[in-house]
Amino acid sequence: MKKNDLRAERKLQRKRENKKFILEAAEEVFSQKGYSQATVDDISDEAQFSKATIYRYFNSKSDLFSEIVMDSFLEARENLLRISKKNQSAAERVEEIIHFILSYFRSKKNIARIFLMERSSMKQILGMDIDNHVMPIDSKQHIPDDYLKIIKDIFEAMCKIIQEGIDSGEFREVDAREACLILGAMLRGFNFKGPLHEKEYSIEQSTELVYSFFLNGLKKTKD
Amino acid sequence: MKKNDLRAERKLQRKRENKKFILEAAEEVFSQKGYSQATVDDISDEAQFSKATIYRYFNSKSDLFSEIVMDSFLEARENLLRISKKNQSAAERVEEIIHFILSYFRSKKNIARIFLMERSSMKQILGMDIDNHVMPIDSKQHIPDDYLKIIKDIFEAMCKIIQEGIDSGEFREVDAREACLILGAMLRGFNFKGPLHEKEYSIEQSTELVYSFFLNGLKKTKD
Amino acid sequence: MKKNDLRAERKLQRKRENKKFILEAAEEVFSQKGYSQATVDDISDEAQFSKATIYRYFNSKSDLFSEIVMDSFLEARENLLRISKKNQSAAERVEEIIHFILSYFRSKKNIARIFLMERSSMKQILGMDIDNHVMPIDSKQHIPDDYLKIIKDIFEAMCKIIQEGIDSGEFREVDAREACLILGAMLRGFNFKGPLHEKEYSIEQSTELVYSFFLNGLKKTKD
Amino acid sequence: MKKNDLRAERKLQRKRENKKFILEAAEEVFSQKGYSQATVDDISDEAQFSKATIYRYFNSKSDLFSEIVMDSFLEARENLLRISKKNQSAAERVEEIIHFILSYFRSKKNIARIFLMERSSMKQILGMDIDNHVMPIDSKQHIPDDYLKIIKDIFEAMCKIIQEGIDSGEFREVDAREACLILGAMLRGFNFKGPLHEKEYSIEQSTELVYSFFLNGLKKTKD
DNA sequence: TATGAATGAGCATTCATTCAT
DNA sequence: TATGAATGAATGCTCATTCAT
Repeated sequence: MKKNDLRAERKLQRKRENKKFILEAAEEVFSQKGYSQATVDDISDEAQFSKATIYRYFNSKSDLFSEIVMDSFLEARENLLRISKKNQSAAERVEEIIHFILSYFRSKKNIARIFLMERSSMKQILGMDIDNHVMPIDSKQHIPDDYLKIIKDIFEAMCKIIQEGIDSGEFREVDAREACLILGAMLRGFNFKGPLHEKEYSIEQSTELVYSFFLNGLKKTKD
Repeated sequence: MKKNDLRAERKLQRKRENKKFILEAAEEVFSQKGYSQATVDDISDEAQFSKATIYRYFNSKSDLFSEIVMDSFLEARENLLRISKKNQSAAERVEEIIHFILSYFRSKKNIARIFLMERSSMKQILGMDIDNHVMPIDSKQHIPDDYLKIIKDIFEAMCKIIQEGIDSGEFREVDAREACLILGAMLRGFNFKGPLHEKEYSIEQSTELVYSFFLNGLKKTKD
Repeated sequence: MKKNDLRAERKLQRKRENKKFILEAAEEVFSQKGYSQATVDDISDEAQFSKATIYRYFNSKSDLFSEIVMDSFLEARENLLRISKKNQSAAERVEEIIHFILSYFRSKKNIARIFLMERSSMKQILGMDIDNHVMPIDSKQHIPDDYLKIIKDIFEAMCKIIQEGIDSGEFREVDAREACLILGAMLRGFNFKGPLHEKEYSIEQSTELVYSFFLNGLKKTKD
Repeated sequence: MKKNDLRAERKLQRKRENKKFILEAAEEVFSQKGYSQATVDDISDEAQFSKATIYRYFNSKSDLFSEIVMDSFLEARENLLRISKKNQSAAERVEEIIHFILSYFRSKKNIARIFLMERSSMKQILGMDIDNHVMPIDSKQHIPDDYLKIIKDIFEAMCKIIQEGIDSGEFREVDAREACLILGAMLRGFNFKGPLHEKEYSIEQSTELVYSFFLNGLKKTKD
């Protein structure tokens, strides 16, 4: 019956909304407290749902976090792929990528940090050993492959741009993967800056700064 | 009496050794599990001392971690200041710094990572708000100032080298602090590399890579 | 809806019952072991609830104890005030008060004893320094004032009766407060009787005994 | 050999002194913190002896406390017996006893309170169940009999005085044991006065107060 | 003998997760 | 479906007591 269809549809819609709401609340909490320190109570407070309800939508705290990270990664990949396909010079696209990643990091606040840093939790959560390339011990989770795929996609997209820049003569002849590694490092590191920053940089200033150094380096060039 | 002196000396020596042993065990555990996930039981297992004994040497889990971090920072500062005073070209010293930091990060494994990343725990532990430049609320701890001092010292030492390079014409005219920020970011980011690294780089290769990009940048220079 | 109201009501009722049940279990345990020696595990065993559940109902062991004491005090005050307002001779009311307090002490077993005696624990728990009239150091707790208020109320009510007895010529002209102090002492002391009592007195016998001595004293009066 | 005798004597003397010193320190600590809350560390700090040394002189924390209590009791008995044998009127001796006990309680501060009040600890310590006349479960300790003997001696001495007073016509014809019970209660209770005491009484004032009420009672006597 | 060091057993409290309605 | 209630398994920390010198 149509009626039932509609009702079901509405229900599903509602469900999706609730889930999204919980995810956002959780993201906020994880951002502020980190994975270990965040409690499901915190999240249920923030989401204004009971703890039991949280567990109706997600199997576990780690699943919840996992999904947040996965969403972030997916969104990041989408954007990065879009940028990489733009009809612009390699340098322009690199600049845009820097801008995107910096603003993305900033909006996702600590999620990326948590993902990259709370290694031991991540190992448990994702069943992956980030450091040691070790695959999951208990096979319940097939997640890590998904993650790795996304990360690889992102990495490849960036490599491709740089390679194109090299091919077109914009960039000097370097190993594209290494350049990409360096750019990734700069961005990660720039985002996770330590406790010392007298001056706060806007996204634009940060982009300019990273871009400038990544392209030109520090050394004086004879001209 | 000589005899007593010797005995006392031996005892003191033993104490120092035990403390160091515990610190090393704790460093290992924290490295593997992060601060929050590491339990004092883990540490006591690793150190082969009872939990109560751990508490004879350290007042709390956070004190223990705090001391590890502080030791690391002190050691790092010492080395960095030594390097910065060497009678070499700025570029050479930059290279040496890169080499030192990369190998230091590697040896200290995740400690630096934990310090930089488990923000919320660190806030509690050190009484400092890393993100917001906020000074400690309760003055019981005078630690954060010590930490900031060390970090500042390190930063200044690196700035000075770069400024000298600029003054001597080795480097192009950039804001030394910004360059330093970028170098710091590269190193941090390079160390905290994500889950994707087909190729493992040796310290030497890593140094070469970071050094090369930091000095030369990516862009092709006309000549 | 009626249905929901009923359900909510039942839930609330249940909650109250559970809380009361825990309080009773705790009272039993504290009575037997004293505050320091009683563990939350003991209480949870006695109450047949898990320890975590105990903590759902009470924030801490000290809160739990605190509530027991407060309840006792409130109940005592209520009864004493009621008695003091009765339309009877002062002597009759004194007798009734003695009876009430003795039976109350007996029913509350050691709670009063614990409150009066485990000073150092009480100081921490209630934030009050019983011995030195010192008010709480950290203002988080406003409890002690409540306690003192109740104790004062009780004391005043007793004083009033005695004063009335003096005014009416029933009692000899003494300082009412001092008489009250003595009566309080007798009751406390009689309850906290030492390890020597060949003969166990019933409440009625005890009342008679205390009453008789408090009113008549030991000395032979010439007649 | 004489020389050895002297040395041994000196040693013994020293031992006695140390023991006494520890006992005093412990008394101080127990007085301030109660039995449960006092730690052996506290005592060793106060006594300026290492914890291990404390354990050379006493088998356990409870032994230590036990000995303090026993000493107090012995001293009390000695004094009370002495007073009871004095060649004075019963009333005079009662007054002296009141004075002695009040000042004794005050000097022993909380020890008596602890003994009387931290029942559960006492049960464990002395192997006696004060409330229920139950004899020790584990027979390791034969202490309770000693205690009971002393308490009984004290009680009997007091009874005897009162009986003498009755026989001589000083006191009215009451059950001497009951009168003694009441006096004991007044003294205990007066010492363990609650948190309400606007006015602090000197030993002399207290004695006068207790004496007056114990002998005369509250009721107006016709004359 | 005196003591610094070591520890097993415990304790209050927390939290992810499950259950019953 | 949504949730308040319940809990087992930790976890950081303490302390009476023992050990080794």
